[in-house]
This record gives sequence, structure tokens and C-alpha cells, in this order.
Amino acid sequence: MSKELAKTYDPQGIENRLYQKWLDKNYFHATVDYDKKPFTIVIPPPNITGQLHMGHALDNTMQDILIRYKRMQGFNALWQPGTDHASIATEVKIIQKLKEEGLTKEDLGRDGFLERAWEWKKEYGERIISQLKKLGSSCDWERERFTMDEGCNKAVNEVFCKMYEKGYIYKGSRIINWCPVCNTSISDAEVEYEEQAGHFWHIKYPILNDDGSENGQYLEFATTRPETMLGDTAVAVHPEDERYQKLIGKNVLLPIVNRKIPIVADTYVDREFGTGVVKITPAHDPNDFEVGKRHDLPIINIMNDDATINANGGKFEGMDRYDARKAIVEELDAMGLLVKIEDYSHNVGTHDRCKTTVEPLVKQQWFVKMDELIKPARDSVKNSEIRLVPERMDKTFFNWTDNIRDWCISRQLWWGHRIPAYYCKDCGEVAVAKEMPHQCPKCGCTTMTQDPDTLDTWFSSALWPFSTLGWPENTEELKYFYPTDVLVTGYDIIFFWVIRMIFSGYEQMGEKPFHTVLFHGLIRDAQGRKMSKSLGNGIDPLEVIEQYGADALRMTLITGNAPGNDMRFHYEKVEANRNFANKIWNASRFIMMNMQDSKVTKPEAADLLPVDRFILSKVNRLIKEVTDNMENYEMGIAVQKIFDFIWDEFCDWYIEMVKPRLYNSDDAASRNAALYTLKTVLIDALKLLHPFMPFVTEEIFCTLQDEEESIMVSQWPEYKEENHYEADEKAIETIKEAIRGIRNVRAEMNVVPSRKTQVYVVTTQAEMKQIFEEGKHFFASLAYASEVLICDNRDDIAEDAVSVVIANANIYIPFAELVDIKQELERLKKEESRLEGELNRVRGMLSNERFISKAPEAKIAEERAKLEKYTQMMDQVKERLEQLSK
RNA sequence: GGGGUCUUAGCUCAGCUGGGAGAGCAUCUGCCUUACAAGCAGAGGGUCAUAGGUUCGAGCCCUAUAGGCCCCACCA
Repeated sequence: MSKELAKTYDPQGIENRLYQKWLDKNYFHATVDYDKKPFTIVIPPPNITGQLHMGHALDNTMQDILIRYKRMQGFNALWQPGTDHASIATEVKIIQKLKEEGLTKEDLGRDGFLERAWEWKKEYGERIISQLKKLGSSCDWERERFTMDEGCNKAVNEVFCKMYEKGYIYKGSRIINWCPVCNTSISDAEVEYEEQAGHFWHIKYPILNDDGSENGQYLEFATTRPETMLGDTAVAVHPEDERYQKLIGKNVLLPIVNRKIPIVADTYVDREFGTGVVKITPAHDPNDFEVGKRHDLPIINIMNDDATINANGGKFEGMDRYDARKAIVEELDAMGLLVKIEDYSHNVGTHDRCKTTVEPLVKQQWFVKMDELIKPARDSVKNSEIRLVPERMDKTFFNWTDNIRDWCISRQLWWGHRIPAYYCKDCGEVAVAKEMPHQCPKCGCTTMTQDPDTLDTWFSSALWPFSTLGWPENTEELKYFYPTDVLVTGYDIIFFWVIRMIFSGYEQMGEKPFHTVLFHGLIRDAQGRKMSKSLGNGIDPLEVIEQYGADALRMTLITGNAPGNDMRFHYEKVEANRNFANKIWNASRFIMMNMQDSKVTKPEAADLLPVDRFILSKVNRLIKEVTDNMENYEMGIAVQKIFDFIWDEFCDWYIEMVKPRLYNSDDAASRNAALYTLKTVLIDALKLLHPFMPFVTEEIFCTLQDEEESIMVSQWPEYKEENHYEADEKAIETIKEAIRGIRNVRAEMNVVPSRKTQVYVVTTQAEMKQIFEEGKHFFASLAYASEVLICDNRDDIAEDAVSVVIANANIYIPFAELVDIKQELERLKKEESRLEGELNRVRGMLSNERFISKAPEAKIAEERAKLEKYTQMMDQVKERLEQLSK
């Protein structure tokens, strides 16, 4: 009846075939169905620039685990997939490609460039999707979306117009971060600070008399950016700084430029730092910009967009910022105004994409006003409407929400959502509208032009949880699947994305976008370094899949990892998990081999032996624990338990214990009971494992029982009180302990492995007698016993027999010619001191009045039971020692 | 400057609300036992960073110290 399985598990071939089957059966597709509860995850859309990397692999494995788990639990599970246009990242890549062809984007023009971009999207968007499929991701591919598709575009325009009308979006001239290489503004979140060695130039400006003549005194200060002096419009001191009280309100002469600039007083200046004097360049420093606003200082921009000096820089016009710096320092030196140069290490802002030093510039840009919008987002986490896992991420979250600044959303790029603002050529009126107005709302002329800028790529991803469900249309999907359930992502994009989705959800939908955010960490290389292209230490998940299978990779990424923690990637771990897949494979193969010529039926309760109930009880307990762990997003713990159960409890113990019954066809009822138990437990274990290792579990499941079409639509196992067999678990644990003891002794005594030995169990306890009576046959197959005798005393057993002591029983193995009394004495002494330690601990606890009065009763009872057990064991060891010492 | 986090077996890491220290890999010993040598059986190995405190009881909670990593802020 059952099909044959190959001797070793070979993921190649199997994985692709099964994935295709799932697609063909349409299992991943979720439709609105009010009879079922929805469970929804929206994918963090991968960029169309990239290939699948380990971070994606982890992120998507976690999502797939949750989705598969919930789907098996009967939820209407929707995993909403899609890709991100990644405006700047993609644009940079396309420009690079054009450069190889000797072209610039200007050569192509805006339309030509966009055409190329869409070609890029098609090619690389498909590639990343196909890579996600290799992982086993059970996304609803029929619903695949793209951040720049028609619907998302509509959502973006809708939000932009709505927020503009409400005053949340405004255009303003403010200081922003400018990337002179990418030629665009960027948001604060895109600036990375890095420590760089630089210099501190100490410079002095001549102080002027009221009549404009130099008074011969100087004001000294230090700067890391001397070239910006061309745009200085003041120097500032602290208002309470006694040294400079008299100078406040006077002027200094800006050298080279020969401009008279005032000395202003502002609390921004730190009196303790340097000379307590700061040059103020409102156009090129965010802090100076603020000072300038307070004192109504002119803003003199001295730089072009490519970071060369502009006409305001006089003779330095056209020079690069660093060349100008050199020239200006030289000139100041020649004028005697350079006091000294110090080495100085400071943080320099760089663009996270291209690592170019950003230039703060004052420009007209579009902004989102954040102070009001952020409130519901902050409250949602504060009052646990949205739960961050792990909890510590709350602090990171609040750190951002409490210090938020307005979000610069316009980008001087072509690839992205074009800003829906239109300008009248004649009167300059600005009209923000979803469609280009045919005429100017103010002067009525018909020449309106659209704002050339595009939006920050995160503007559209912020809308992702609802735009993908059809918003702004009021779709059935939106009503049914929104709010979504869990968002799974890396902690590195909490500011870029998570926070922005949350406030967008509240603002646009009036409701949170998800109730839980499950964070994961970074995957590092074996040395703990970040995987990066420049280091060349990246590991390609597709190669790992190719070599070891997707299941092994998925296990590797989940095992032994807690939410939000970084992890290192070791091939040894992948290998161990590949071996695990093979282990299950072979265990299943073994079971199927034995089922081949018999029809397995549900046995009578009386036919189940204690060992059967033991494993049924164990798997029942496992079901409960794993389900609890899954509910708490403790995937690493859950999968570890499944791993241990399958390998240790099921394979190494249960299967070994029932082998004799399988080989003995005389007792058909017992054989059937064993087979039934094997099959039942295996199926439950496979189900629990399926979300983690979808392929191998599916292949076995389908081979094992032809009637079921797929494990992924089977039902998640449930804990059942009637499957809990406390006494049988205890009995089999006792037998296991005895077997381990005998094996241990045999190994230590170097008994020839194949040599059979007699085993005597001495106990006067009725309960123990029964346990051993029922379990004595296990000693033959698992502990090389030729014969097991259960007796009340050791009178008839050879004096030099070796003993194994377990609670309430003493096991003797006579090794007449082998045993070394001295060695055995040593062993027993070791055991004695171990028990001594345990007894001391337990007695200490129980004799502590405060423990008795304060500890929970269950704990006290537990310790009392231990005391009894250890006391008995100790008595036996002592008795044994006495006999041997005679 | 502010915040977070880590320090547990040789290595990489688990350890959920405090109640007798775990896994994988590596090492050592013995086994090709008819599911699996990608395997089986056995063993060694840890004052859980340090010092205090809370508690009947601390790897876990609190404080301080040392070292590592990360995030935010950016005193020119």
C-alpha cells in the first residue's frame, strides 16, 4: 500500500515538485470567507534591486512558519506578497547600468529612463519572487502587488492630497540633507553618521568698531568646516558668557568675503566648549539654521547641488568643497587669521546608499508634519494595542516617536511616485490634486506643470498594509483582512517603515495596521561580521538550498534564536539540520516498511502497551507546549522541542522499544497497536514540524497515507486530556533510566558489546515489580540482557555483581570473570558522593523553616518526594559498598 | 551625551512568568545492531563576566564595575 522512499533524503527534485503541487492545488490562495477567521501577514516587500539574501531568508521563513501554523489551525491565512520599487536604490543601479553603456539618465530623458526602469522592474522583480518560492514561501501569489502599480499609485495620490488638505503635508524652505552624488534630498533616517578623522581649524575674525573700522581685537573660534565661512552671517556667543558680554551686538569682519556680520547671543552655544564662540552659517548647518531663524539672519547659500562653490563664494566659485576648504585655509593663514590646526575626530553624516558625505542645504522641499500624526502611533504601543516582540523594542520605538522631526518626502529622482502638485506657469499657483488640473484654479490659464520630484520610497510602503488590500477602494478584502495580524521584520527598519506604517494606518484607516510586530535580528557570518558585498562574506541562501535543501536552511535560521537577536551563520548548523531531515526520513521509511504488508487499524484500548501510551502521552504534551510557544512567538524554543522529541524520544527510544513487536508477526494485535502508535505519533510530529520544514514533512505525509492530499491543509494537532498517561510515562522513564544505567556500566567495564549478560532486578516494592515485569523484555533488545530476573533480595546473586541503583530498585549484573572490584567500588563511591550532595541540598531546603512556610506546597511536596527517593538510593549504595568491602 | 543589549561547556547559542545547569558542533571510547555511519551507545567538559543586594531560594530580579556589540543625539 505505501510507496517506497529512497534511502537518503534528497531535497532536490522533491522541493520543486511539491511547491508546484501546492501552487496547482491553490493552497496559498485566501478568499474572503466570513465563516473563517482571517489571519493576515503582509510581506515586507523586497526591493526589486536585490537578490535574495540571508536576511530575506530569515524574514520570510518566520512569516511562512506563522502563516502555515495558522492555516493548519483553521484560520483563513493570507500572506500578502509584493515588491518595492525602492526608488533611490533602483535609480542608482539603473544609472550604473546606463553608465556601462556610455549613457546618462539625461540622455534618455525622463520618459526614456522610466521605460528602462520598468524593464528593470520586470526582470528583477520576477527574480526575487522566484527566489522566495525556493524557500517554500506560501504567499498568495495571485495577489502579488508592487508599490508602484496602479492601485498603490492611487493610494499614494489619495494620501498625499488628503494630508495636504489637512495641512499635514506642506512645502517649505528648510535645511535638509543633500546627497551631492545622488543629487537628491534625503530624509534624516537615511543619514548614517560615521566617525572620521578630521581637523579643527582655529580661526579668528577681526572685531569691528561701531564705525566699521577694525578695533585690533579678534574673536577666536574653531571649525571643522572652514569653507562654510563664505556663508557665515553671524558669530554667536552664550548670552551669559561674561567674557563676551560687551561684544554682544557688535560686529566682526568676515575675512576674504569682507562682510560685516553681527555677534549674536544664543543659548545654543556651549560656554565650556572651545572658546565659547561659534561661527553661524545658516545655509549649511542645521543648528546654525535654527540660530539664524531666531536672530533673523540672512541665509547665504554658497554651494551648488554638486557640492561645488557657487557665485556667492566669489573667487572660489566652481571649486569642489574640499578644494575650497584648502584654499580658504591657506588664505586665512596668509592673512594671519589661522591660529592653529588640531587633529580632530568627529562624526560625519553620510548617505546610507552611496556613503557620500551629505551636505546640509536649505531647499524647497515637501514635508510631512509629524507632531500630530505620531501621537496615535505612540499611544498604540504605550497602551499595548500594538505589541512589539521582543518588548525591549518599545524603548527604541519611543526614542524615535518622542524626538520626531518633520519628514522630508520629496526626492529629486525620476523613479518613484511623482508628487501630485501642479504649478501654474503664469501665476505660480500650486494645486495639489489626484489628476492634473486642466486649468489653474486661480488664474484660469491652461499651462500647468507637474512638480518634477518624486516621493521618498517609504511613503508608499507606509501604506502597504492597506494599499495591498485595495484601499482607497472599499474592497471586501480590506473589510475582511484589515487590520492585519503580525508584521515580521528586522529591527533595522523600525524607523523607516514600522513607525510610518503605524501612523499611516491610524490616519488613513482609523485603525492600527497590525496587532503585533515580530522583530528578528541580523544574520552575521561565522566570525560575527555583518554580511556585506564589500566584504564579500555574504552567503547566498540559494546555494545553501541547492546543497542542503530549503528545510535545512529554514531550520538553521530558526533554531536557537530568540526574537530580535542577531545570529551567526555556520555551515555546520545547516549540516546538522540536513541530517535531521534525513533522520525523520529514515524513521518514516522504517515505519512504512513495516506497514507494507498490513493494514493498520485503530487498536482496542487493551492492546496498547504502557510504552505506547508513554509515547502518545509524550506527543500530547509536546503538542501543548509547542502550541503555547507558537502563540508567544517563541519559534526557536518550539522547534527545539520538536527536534528533541523526534530524534531522542521517538527515534532513539520508542522505535527501538517496539522493534521486537514489529518483527514478531505472531501477536498481530500487539503489532498493530505498535504500528498504529508509530503512525499516529509520527503524523502528529510531522504536523508540528511542518511549518518549519514544509517539504520533507509533506513528502512523508503524502507517502505515508495516500488518502490525505497535503499536510499543509491538514489540521494542527490538539492537546487531549484523555491522551495524558502519567503513570505510563513514569513507568517507561524508570525502564529508560535502568537501561541507561546498564549501558553505562557495560561501557565503563568494557564489556564486549555483543556479550549477553544476565540482569537481576531487586526490589520489594510492588509498583516497581510491576513496572519491571512489564518492561523486562526491553532489557533484551536494548541492554543485551540474556535473562531478567526480578527478585526480593540479592541472596542468590553473585557477590561480585555490578549494581545499578535507581529509585526503589537495585539492578545487578554478574560479571564474574570481568569485574574489577576496585573499579566498582570507585564507581559506587562516586555515586555515593553525588547522592550525598543531592541529599544535603534537599535536606537543607526542607529543614529551612522559612522555606516550609513560604514556598508553594507543590514545591515542598516535590522536594519531599526527592528526599525519599534519594534516601532509598543512598541506602542501597551504602549496602552495596558494605558487601563489596567485606 | 542618552538608550538598548550581550558576557552560560573548547566553538555557536537556547534557557518562557526566580525552584535540582541544556542543545548543536567539536573532543574521547566502543559499535558497519537488517530505518538512518548524514547513524547508534557511552564519556569528559560550566564558582552561568566581577562585586554587592532583594528572596526560603538567583543564570533569571535590583545596584555598581569591567569588557564587547548596536541604536539615537551630534559641542561648532
